[in-house]
Amino acid sequence: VARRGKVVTLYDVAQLAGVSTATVSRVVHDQHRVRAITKARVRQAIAELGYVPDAAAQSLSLRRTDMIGLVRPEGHAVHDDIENSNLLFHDEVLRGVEAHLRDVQPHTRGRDVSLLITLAGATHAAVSPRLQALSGKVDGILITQGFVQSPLLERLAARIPLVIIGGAPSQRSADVVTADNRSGSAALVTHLIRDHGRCRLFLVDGPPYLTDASERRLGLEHALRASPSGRLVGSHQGSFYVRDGAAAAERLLALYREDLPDAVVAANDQMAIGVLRVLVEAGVRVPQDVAVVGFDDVYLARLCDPPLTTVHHPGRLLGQRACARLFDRIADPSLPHVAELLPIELVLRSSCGCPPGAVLRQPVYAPETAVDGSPSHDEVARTTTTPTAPSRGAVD
Amino acid sequence: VARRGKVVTLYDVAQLAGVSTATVSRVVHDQHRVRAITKARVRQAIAELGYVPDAAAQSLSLRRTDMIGLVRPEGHAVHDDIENSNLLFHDEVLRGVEAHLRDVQPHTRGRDVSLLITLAGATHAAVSPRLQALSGKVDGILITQGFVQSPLLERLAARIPLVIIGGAPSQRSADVVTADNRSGSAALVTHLIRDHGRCRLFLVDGPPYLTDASERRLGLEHALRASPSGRLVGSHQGSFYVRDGAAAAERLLALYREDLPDAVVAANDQMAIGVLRVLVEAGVRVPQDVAVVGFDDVYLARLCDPPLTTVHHPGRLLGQRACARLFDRIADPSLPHVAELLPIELVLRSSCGCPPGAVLRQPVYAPETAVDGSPSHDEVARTTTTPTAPSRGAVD
DNA sequence: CTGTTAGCGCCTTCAA
DNA sequence: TTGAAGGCGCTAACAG
Repeated sequence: VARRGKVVTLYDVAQLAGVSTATVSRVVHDQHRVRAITKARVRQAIAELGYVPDAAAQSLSLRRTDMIGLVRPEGHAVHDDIENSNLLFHDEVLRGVEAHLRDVQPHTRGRDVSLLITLAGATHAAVSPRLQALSGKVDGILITQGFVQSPLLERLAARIPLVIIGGAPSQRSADVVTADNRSGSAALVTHLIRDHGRCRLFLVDGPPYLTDASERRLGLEHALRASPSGRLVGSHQGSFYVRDGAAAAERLLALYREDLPDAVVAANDQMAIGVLRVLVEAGVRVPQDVAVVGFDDVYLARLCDPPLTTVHHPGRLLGQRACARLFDRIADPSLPHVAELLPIELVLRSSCGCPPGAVLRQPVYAPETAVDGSPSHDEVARTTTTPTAPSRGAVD
Repeated sequence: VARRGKVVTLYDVAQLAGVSTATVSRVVHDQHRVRAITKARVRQAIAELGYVPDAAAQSLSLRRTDMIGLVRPEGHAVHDDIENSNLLFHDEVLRGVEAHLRDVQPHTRGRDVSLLITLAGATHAAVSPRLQALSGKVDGILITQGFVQSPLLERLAARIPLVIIGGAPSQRSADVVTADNRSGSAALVTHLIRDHGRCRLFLVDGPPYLTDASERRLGLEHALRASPSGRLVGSHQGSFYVRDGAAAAERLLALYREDLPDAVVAANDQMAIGVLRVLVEAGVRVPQDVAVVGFDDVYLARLCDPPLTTVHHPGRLLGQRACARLFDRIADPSLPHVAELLPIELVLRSSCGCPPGAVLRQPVYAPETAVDGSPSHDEVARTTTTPTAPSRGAVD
């Protein structure tokens, strides 16, 4: 990476137009205290020279970069696993951030904010310096929970506006925007038990270090406590991949061959799909013999056979809201940290036992299905989000 | 967006360590002319203060930003059209760029390059200033052909390293990295005619302003010229959406009800899928009555019924190669502009008449299937790309 | 309305 | 091996 050559500066423009640099600067920023004739002359000079302001110099002077950073995981290039599990989620988040940026552009009078994407390294040793460096480049940071240690995030959040997407709602040292995984999971399990009488459940759990996974498990446990007829007959720990679901199903068949549980609850759709495949291959009928449900509502969920009942995880909306909150915090860093819980939606297709063909999308509003009993959960401010019109449309 | 507060600077570190700022700078950049003991003291001070260099100041001084810009289209939030047509393509390109960045990171000794994402506005009036501004922020720009006027790109390319992804290989005023759409299309059509005896073709064309679309049409025309038995019985102009394919199929049925063509060649998979749906609903058997082929190899293509024969459009690889070339050009801006044509792969599933179940992936190397006759095409340097190992794997 | 000027934080040549 | 000092391009008081 070599240095850029000499470029046109404010001085060049000022000289050509026969004014001072201050005046040029004023024209560039469309300030009013400039005579029309002067302005025209400067504009002319700018056009003639093809002048473009140097962003670095502007940032240095303004102490503001007009950039926000988005940290993405490095792709593993695992291509055999339904388009890479959570990569799709990050693409959705990115879309949401972009959507917010787009919606906000018209009101920023040319001060467009752009997005600086940084790849989080695979190892902790690699990610820490990279995030440090990032904090020197941007006005604020958006980061998805799960691949960066929490203490590091706290340190960062102390020095720069930072919003965590999808973390634990109990996180108090930074802003959090997350989906209400717990309520969604509870609602789904309750649906299985109450509406379908599926009481003996098998859980395909997610990785313990991912808050989304543990929240979903907590939701299930809550629903179980609330419906005494329901109980967990077993579980399998996976890592959100299809193969984990397949492994879980194989273990399930080995252990309970003659006495299958009523339903398998997977912590995400990919694993549910793995379960589905193995079960179907083994001649088990879904949902007649055993129901299977997932979480996330990835695109493939609707194309499964049978179509997968799941919970919609609003990646795009998360991106939008997180971005909005980040701007708020940048505007006023003294704001108290809050957690924003986005409502979640049950997507009832037929793998749970609902009639095939009919798809029911049933919103789960956080306040209505609030899960109590967990201190860390009670502390958070449950924000019932009112998404902007375009965002809402984009998520449907 | 407010100003950042006072932060720790080089001076603070220098003062605490009892050295000059020059020395601190040397330590930060790990230069050798510093006594070990001094270095240690400075490091200590840096850690104590939590010093992070200000990227803007560095850029200003170094005249280099260590950022490259990627221009993405603003999402239309059209959600009813198979995950938004070409958005997926741009996600793939982004992945490719990220992959290259990741592969390159280990060799940059901490000078990581990051990615600045800019949304191209919908109107030309909006995009031009935004690209101008972008050029003041980054060391180089990556842009996908199709949503920005060519003259604007030429002007930009004259002032900053710029690589166009997916444009016309004949573009001479900037670097171009593009897939060999023409050869791919020719190979596919030739396959229909020679291997399946499908001679009477109906074309569902793409938008005229998109080079990809016109290249594909040219490939078809070339194949037709080379195989006298083949001919075009009609065509329909679409815009790459599923609904365009559906409309085309309806017109097809209306016009040729009793005398269907042998095959429908769609300029992309989305339109092919639209064709497929309408045809199947109308009771037309595919591929028995009429074959249908697409282009791009989107994820859904393999899930169609029948699975869609298509041509793999290597979005990820395009991103990787474009990024690699951009770095080359940044390193040496005096390089001559070249066009790099990436080979393309036929993906023979069953909608063309190939036996169901078997999927044949057949590489189409540019030099072997070179399409002549078009001056603009002959001029380009056909680069037979040798992708890096990880990239290749990522695309399979 | 317009010009002068002093930084913004860092890098680097030139001396010491 | 280290320090002093000028400059990167732009902005924003403060004068005029």
